[in-house]
Amino acid sequence: MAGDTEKYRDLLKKYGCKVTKQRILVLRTLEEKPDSHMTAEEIYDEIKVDFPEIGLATVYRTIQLLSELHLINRMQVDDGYTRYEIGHLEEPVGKHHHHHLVCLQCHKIISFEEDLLEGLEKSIGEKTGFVVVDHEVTLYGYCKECGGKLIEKTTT
Amino acid sequence: MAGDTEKYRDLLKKYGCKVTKQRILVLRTLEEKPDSHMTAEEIYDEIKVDFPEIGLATVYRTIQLLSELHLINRMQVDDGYTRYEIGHLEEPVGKHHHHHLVCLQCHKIISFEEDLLEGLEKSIGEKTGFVVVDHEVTLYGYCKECGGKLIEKTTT
DNA sequence: GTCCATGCAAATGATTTGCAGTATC
DNA sequence: GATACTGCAAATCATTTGCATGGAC
Repeated sequence: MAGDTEKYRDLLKKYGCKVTKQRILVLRTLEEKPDSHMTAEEIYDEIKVDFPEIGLATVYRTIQLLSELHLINRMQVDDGYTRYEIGHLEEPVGKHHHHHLVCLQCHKIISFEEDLLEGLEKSIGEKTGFVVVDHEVTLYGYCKECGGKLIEKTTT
Repeated sequence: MAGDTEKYRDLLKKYGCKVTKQRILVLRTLEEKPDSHMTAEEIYDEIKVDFPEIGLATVYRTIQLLSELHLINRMQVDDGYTRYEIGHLEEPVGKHHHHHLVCLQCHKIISFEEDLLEGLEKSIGEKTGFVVVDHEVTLYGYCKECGGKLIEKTTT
């Protein structure tokens, strides 16, 4: 974990940003739960446990900065919140092929990796003149738990 | 166009909703520009031209209702607004396979249809126990116009 | 020591809600 | 004619911003 701090320190420096405890903490919080897809407020609450002086505005400002640097990814699942996950720092921007399963019942988000659209990107590009640099696939459905509990709804 | 009004009238009745001028107008506005991906306020402004008495709150309420009925689709492109498009009313819920190209430069959204993930849905389901009922693919890149104008950025 | 980042509190802006009047069925 | 829908204005709530203080380099 301390090694990761080092990694983030270097990345922030590389982009000409000051290295602050708050920035490291946001990155570490998201890294420790790579599949948690936290909201700004959740990140704030999590950090406050060990570092109560942090302000919510700082979390928002940090999140915005880190998104612009592509160190974290922004995502929306239509529940009114913007959520964040740690980026894939090793790979170049737009090449992470990281996708999501969203449970329509409990809003759980599961990530998965899969290189499924390489071919499609090319053919779309040829048809439309669009240069595709990234893609995101979201699958909607019901997770194992909710699928079991699912009560059948009869439309009125 | 009048024929479409008929269609919407029937759909609303089928779901047990009252048929009002406002609801028909929202549906018609979105149908007339199927690729416009309008915000609530844009829909409001458009309708106001011919029907100035409409209220913005009604547009929001109508949009919410129509989304729940899957007559329109909600989407977010990370520009701070929630946008809407007319649904594919002929097909059952979750089977429309309707995807988007988003231009990273001008934020233009282009829709396209393609049945690309049928196989994936099954294999994901088997691996994770997730029952997939729908999917959405978003491709990010640069449209023909912006791609041309694109100034090359050298990464520091 | 300088300048950027932080924390707090106040501001913003999209969306929601309460309520009295109006239209649909 | 009853009930659901509308319009308006006020309320809400996530996110942003101004400003004085504190910390990074």
